[in-house]
Amino acid sequence: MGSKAYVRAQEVAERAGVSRSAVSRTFTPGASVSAETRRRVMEAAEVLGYHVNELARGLMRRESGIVCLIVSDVATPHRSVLLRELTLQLQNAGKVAMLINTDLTNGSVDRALRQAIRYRADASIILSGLPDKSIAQLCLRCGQRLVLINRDDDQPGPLKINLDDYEAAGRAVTAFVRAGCRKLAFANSEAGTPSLMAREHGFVAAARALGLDVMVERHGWTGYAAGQVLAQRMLTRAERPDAVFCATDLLACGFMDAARHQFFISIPQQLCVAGFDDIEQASWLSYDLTTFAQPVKEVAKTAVEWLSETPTDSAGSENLSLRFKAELAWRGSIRGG
Amino acid sequence: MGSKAYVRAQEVAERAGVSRSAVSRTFTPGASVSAETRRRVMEAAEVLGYHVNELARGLMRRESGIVCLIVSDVATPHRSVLLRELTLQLQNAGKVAMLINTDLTNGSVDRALRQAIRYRADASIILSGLPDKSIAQLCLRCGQRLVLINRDDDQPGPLKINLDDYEAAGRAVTAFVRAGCRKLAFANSEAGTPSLMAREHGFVAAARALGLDVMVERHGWTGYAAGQVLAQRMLTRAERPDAVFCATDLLACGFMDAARHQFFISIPQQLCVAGFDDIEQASWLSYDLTTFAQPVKEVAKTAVEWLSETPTDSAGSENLSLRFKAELAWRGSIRGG
DNA sequence: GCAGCATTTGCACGCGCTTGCAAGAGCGAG
DNA sequence: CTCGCTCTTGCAAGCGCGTGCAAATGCTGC
Repeated sequence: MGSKAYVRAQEVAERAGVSRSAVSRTFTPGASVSAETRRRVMEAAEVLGYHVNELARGLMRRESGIVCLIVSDVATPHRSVLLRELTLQLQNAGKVAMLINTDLTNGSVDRALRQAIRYRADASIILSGLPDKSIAQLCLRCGQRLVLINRDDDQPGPLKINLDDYEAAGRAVTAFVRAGCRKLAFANSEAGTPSLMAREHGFVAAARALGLDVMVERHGWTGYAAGQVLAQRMLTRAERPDAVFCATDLLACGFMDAARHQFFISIPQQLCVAGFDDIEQASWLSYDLTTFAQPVKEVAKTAVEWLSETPTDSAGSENLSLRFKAELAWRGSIRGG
Repeated sequence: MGSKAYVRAQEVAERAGVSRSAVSRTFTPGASVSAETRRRVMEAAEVLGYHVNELARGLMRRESGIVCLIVSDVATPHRSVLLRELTLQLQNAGKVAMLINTDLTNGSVDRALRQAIRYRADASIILSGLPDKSIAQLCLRCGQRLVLINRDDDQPGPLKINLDDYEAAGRAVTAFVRAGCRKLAFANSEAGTPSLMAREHGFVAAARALGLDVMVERHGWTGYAAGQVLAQRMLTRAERPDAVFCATDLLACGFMDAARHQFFISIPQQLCVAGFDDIEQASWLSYDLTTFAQPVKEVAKTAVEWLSETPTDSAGSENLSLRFKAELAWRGSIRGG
């Protein structure tokens, strides 16, 4: 029970009968070590249970291998899937994910970024909220890469990855109209994030282009409960909609459940529904929801690949903005197909 | 755009006209600094955008502030909730979460723990899988605290937090019998983790005690799809069950959907269902599932508090095992209430 | 004014590692 | 045998910070 704490490279070196540099080089890919030395070092390291101290290594290399994931509610279906893909991709790229939870209070994202700076993270990926310009600039100045996912913003420096929310919403209109719907509605939350608003605007614009009016209602956050409330509001109106596009699958689930169990409306016969995100529940038999699938894997892959590139230093002036296409997952909540 | 990278304590010291130690002490809680010095340091730090380098600090203090969360599938409802609570609690405790994804391959957890060692994490919390004894011992010897959640194991050293799965399953039997059910069934996955098996055994034992037999079926992983398959298997039998306890809410959702939409069985009139975990979907109108709620918040709180205690060094010999009670969330999937 | 004390400050060393540099080792060609 | 070359190796100088120790400072009581 030798409570010797962590074993250092020095000790490995002594046991292997080499210098400490040799040990260091053995664990540095691409360094110059003879096969024999490497073998002896590895053996000693194995016996002693040596593990490189990444804290010290990061100090010298000025590269910690840490990437911060800044996200508000991890327990949301779509967000947790994105989180999973990101951590997997990061691990494949030899990075390690540091998870920072933000709430909706002001400065929450800023605090997260300060944390990223303190731990000398190589990069930060922001999934929720927007950082203050000044703190974002500070990160960039320190050589940190920044990725904003689904947060439309125009400051240069960070990589911005977005969806064609606006255009996708237009496709929803087309699908509804083809199903014979005329009284369109859009159910949104009050969160007012760029993606949510783009979906709303795209939907309304596409409907207008066909001469159709849209009943728009906003309430609460983008969750199941808000969907129920929205259903109660919209389905008690005199002019009841025959198609509703929910800004989010979670909203759609709440909406559908309220429509069915409280208003005894059958879907899709009396009401067509579509959502956004293609969360797992959308494919469950109870919902069988037509929705737009975010290309989560590609988004994660793109983000990680970009920040794994050697920091060319050429960053800063370019305005990197990517836009992905949301694929329509056609299911039974819209008539005909 | 002075691309000066990160600003060091030295620079803050010069600007504030004090020594570097003064800067260091200003950012060390409980250190001896005069109010005036602190003020000048803080001001200079603010202007220059100074942030303590936690890598270097961790090197000296032999305490990185990092806690590793080792988990297999983050995108699962119950796991993502636990993850959220843990990260929140960790942040409140001034720690930071490092997220490591494991797959189901062998040695996956071991690799994660090696990563934890390399980053000199203060502790690791394991939510999925079990580490090899030797590597776990290595962690402990290095002064790392270990927490195992819902992974019954008997090696001393780690804190083990479990649920009264066995006993809870007994309560499910009681509930079913009270509802007039006689033909009980248990739907399980093939994963065979301790918690899942405890639920199965507890259910079977409690039923036997009442002279009732249980139809047990296992299939796939603990997901929605497996629940559907299990329903197809169990509901096509000659002797159809009138009550089924699913080892997991996800299984229950799949089971219920298959029962309703493929077999046109009405719940709870013809079939009573109960689940485990109390995921968000269990409370959705389409399911309204009676289930057992894991005290996630308390579990997270307990875990974080324990590992925040000063490492008394007395750890090691004690066998710390905690068992929490799963609260029955009564809903409409069982008759009467 | 000075001893006695508590508080604050600076110096210098070390945490565990990487890496440039120069010396050493091996070796084929002349 | 020696020169010149390549491949390894060890040395030592840091990376940015915390902290023990001793010197300096401020203050009280006589």
